[in-house]
Amino acid sequence: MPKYGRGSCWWAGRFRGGGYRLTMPRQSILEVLDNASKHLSAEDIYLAVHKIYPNVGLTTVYRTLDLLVQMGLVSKLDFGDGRARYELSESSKGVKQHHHLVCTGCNRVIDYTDFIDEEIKLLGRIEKELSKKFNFKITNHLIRFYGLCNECQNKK
Amino acid sequence: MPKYGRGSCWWAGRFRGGGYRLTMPRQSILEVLDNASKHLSAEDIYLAVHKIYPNVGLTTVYRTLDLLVQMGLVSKLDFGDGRARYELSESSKGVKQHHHLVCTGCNRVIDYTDFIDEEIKLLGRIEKELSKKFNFKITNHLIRFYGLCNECQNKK
DNA sequence: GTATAATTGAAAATGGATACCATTACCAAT
DNA sequence: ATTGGTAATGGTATCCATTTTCAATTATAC
Repeated sequence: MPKYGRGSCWWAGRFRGGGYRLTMPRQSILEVLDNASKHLSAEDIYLAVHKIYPNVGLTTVYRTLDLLVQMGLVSKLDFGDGRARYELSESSKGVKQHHHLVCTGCNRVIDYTDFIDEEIKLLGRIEKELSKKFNFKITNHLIRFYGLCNECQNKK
Repeated sequence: MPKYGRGSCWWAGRFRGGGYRLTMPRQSILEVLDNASKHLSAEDIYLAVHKIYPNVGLTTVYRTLDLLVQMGLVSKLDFGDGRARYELSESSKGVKQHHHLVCTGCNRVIDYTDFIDEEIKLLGRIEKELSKKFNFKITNHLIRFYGLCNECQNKK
């Protein structure tokens, strides 16, 4: 009997195809991410997984997240508060892309999807030109706004 | 005789006006930033300052940088390699804005000014709308591209 | 000068992330 | 089924940029 059961989830194929094993820790980390409504830190994920599978270690969470990022299934986000956050990448979920609005007061993050099409269009155009000019193979871009949220404007 | 000489630099007024003292450590940190041709880490700055004023501590460098960022004289940049970089903010230098192209292979950063006007225009428009929609007081934005530089594409 | 508050710096603490390494799970070929 | 090789795991120790602490020093107002 295999110790690690195999779910039949949409990501299973990505693992097989990449030559990676879909183990229980990986499976459960993906499930946590799939059910998350917000961006989770590595520790958030560790705690959530740990509740169900207490023998999954923090190291494995970090390693798995790195792997998932490398596979393109997960996006690693750094909002500048000293700990990275992770979310299923949009292409994975088949969801409309979004960008972020970050409150520098309380670190709250708001996802927005407005103007995304315009943003993507401009970015795509710039990307093409910059690639040529600097001989850079661009893989990723970032648009983000920083400021104070409703609550933090009225504090102090 | 004051131990800390006072330069008559453009930033002196900003200090006085803000109720801050313009001390020698602060003065020298600003000079290092002013002469820098690239983004410097806190340690870079510490070493540069330390060469001239060996009794300036790393703690003070960090504290001063925080202050300068808060005053708007300096921009803090996080390229994801685990240490922050600092540069005089464009408005301080009266220079054309630029954005960054970051190599995920070697962490090299290329500044580009192409398309900046278009970027700024779009960002300004979006900014206005998002401010209204989320009641967010936006203070800052970020556009950045990640990828592999010329050298890193050919490695491996 | 003196008082007062700001500023400093050395050392210690913090905390997210990583390296190390012995152990375990998986898979393919016998 | 057994085996041998490789991938994956998890606990601990460690790294390292950044903060905190706190006593000593310095700048400014009086």
